[in-house]
Amino acid sequence: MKLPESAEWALHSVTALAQVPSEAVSARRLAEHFGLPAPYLSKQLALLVRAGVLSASTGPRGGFRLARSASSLTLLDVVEAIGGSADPYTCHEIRQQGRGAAPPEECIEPCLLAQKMREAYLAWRESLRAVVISELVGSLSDEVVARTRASLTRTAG
Amino acid sequence: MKLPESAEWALHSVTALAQVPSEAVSARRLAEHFGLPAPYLSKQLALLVRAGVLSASTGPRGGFRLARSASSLTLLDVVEAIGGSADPYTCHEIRQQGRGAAPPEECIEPCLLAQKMREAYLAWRESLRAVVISELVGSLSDEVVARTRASLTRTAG
DNA sequence: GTTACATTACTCGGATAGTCCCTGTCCGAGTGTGCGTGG
DNA sequence: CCACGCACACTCGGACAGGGACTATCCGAGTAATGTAAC
Repeated sequence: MKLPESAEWALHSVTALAQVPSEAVSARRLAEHFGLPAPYLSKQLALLVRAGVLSASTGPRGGFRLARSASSLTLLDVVEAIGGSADPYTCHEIRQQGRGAAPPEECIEPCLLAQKMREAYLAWRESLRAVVISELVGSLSDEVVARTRASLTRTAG
Repeated sequence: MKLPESAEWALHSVTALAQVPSEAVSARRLAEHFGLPAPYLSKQLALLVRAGVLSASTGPRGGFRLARSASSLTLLDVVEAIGGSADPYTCHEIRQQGRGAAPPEECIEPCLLAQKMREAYLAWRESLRAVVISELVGSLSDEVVARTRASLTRTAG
C-alpha cells in the first residue's frame, strides 16, 4: 500500500498557502519554495482546484489560493483530491468463483473480509478528517510562518 | 492508495485454511477452489510462510497450513506479510529543501503532517489488529464451512 | 511378517516476461496587468 | 489629469515519454509416501 509522493507535495502546498492568505501564489513559486519540479506540481495543484480545495487565477499576479477557509479544510479533503481516497482493498467476490463457489443467495451482503477491511479504511479516513488545516498552521511558530511568507510573497522574490 | 489484489487472495486463503486444520492444502488445490492462477498464488503463500503465518511442507500430502492458532492470527498479520504494512505516507523532508528550507535545528522532530498521517495509519493498523481470524471463521455458517472443507480436502477432489 | 530401499509423483521456491499507474516534461490557450497615447 | 486601448508577459491546463511495481508464468530442487523385494 502506497500513497503517491505527490500527496506530500499537495499537503505541504496547502499548508503553505494557508500561511499566505493575502495574495495568490504561482505554481512556479511554490515549486521553488520546496525545491520541486514545477510542471508536475502544477498538475497536482490542478487536481486540488478540480476538487474545490484551491482556486486558480490566471494572468499576472495570478496563481493559487485556498478556495475555502482553512478552518473548513481537513487533511482528508487534500488526500481525497489527489486521488488517494479510494478504498485500498477492493473485493473481487472470489468467493463466487472456482470449485468452492458460493451460491448467489449467500452473497447478498458483502463478505466479512471486505467489511472488516472497509472498517479499517473508514478509521483511517476519520483520523484524517479530524485534522483541520487551520489548527495545523496555528501550531506553527511565528518564525516559521514569517519565513514561509517571505519565500512565497511576490515582493520578496 | 491501493492494496495489491493478492492481498485479497491471501486473506481468503488464510481464512480457508483456518477451516481445514486437519490436513495440509496445496497451492494448486487452493487456486482451484478460488478460481485463481496457481503459480502466482504460490508466491503469495510463500510470503505468508516467510512471515510466520503459514507453514509449508513438501512432498505428497504436503501443502500449507496455519503456522499458529487461528485465535492468535489477525488480519494485520496477513496484510503485513503480503507487504501492505509499509506506511503509505513517507516524509521526504521537503521542508528542508528549496528556497524556504528550514534550518536543521528546527527539524529535530518530524513535521506535523508526517505525524498526523502516521496517526491515521496507526488507526488503520489497530482496526485490522482487532479482527482475529478465529472469530471470523466462527461466524460462518456450518454449511459454508462444510462446502469449503469438501472443496479443499484431498479425499473429496 | 518385517524391514530396508529405490521409485515415483507430488510439493514448494526462485528466476523470467508483460502491463498498468506514477513520475517527470513539454508546449499552447487564456487573461489580468501595465504602459503609452489621446482627449 | 483622466480614460481608453493595445501589447505583453505571466498564468494555468492538457498532451506526450520513461521507470517501477504488480500480475502472470515457467521450470528446477527437494521430499514424503509407496510399492517391492529381500530377509
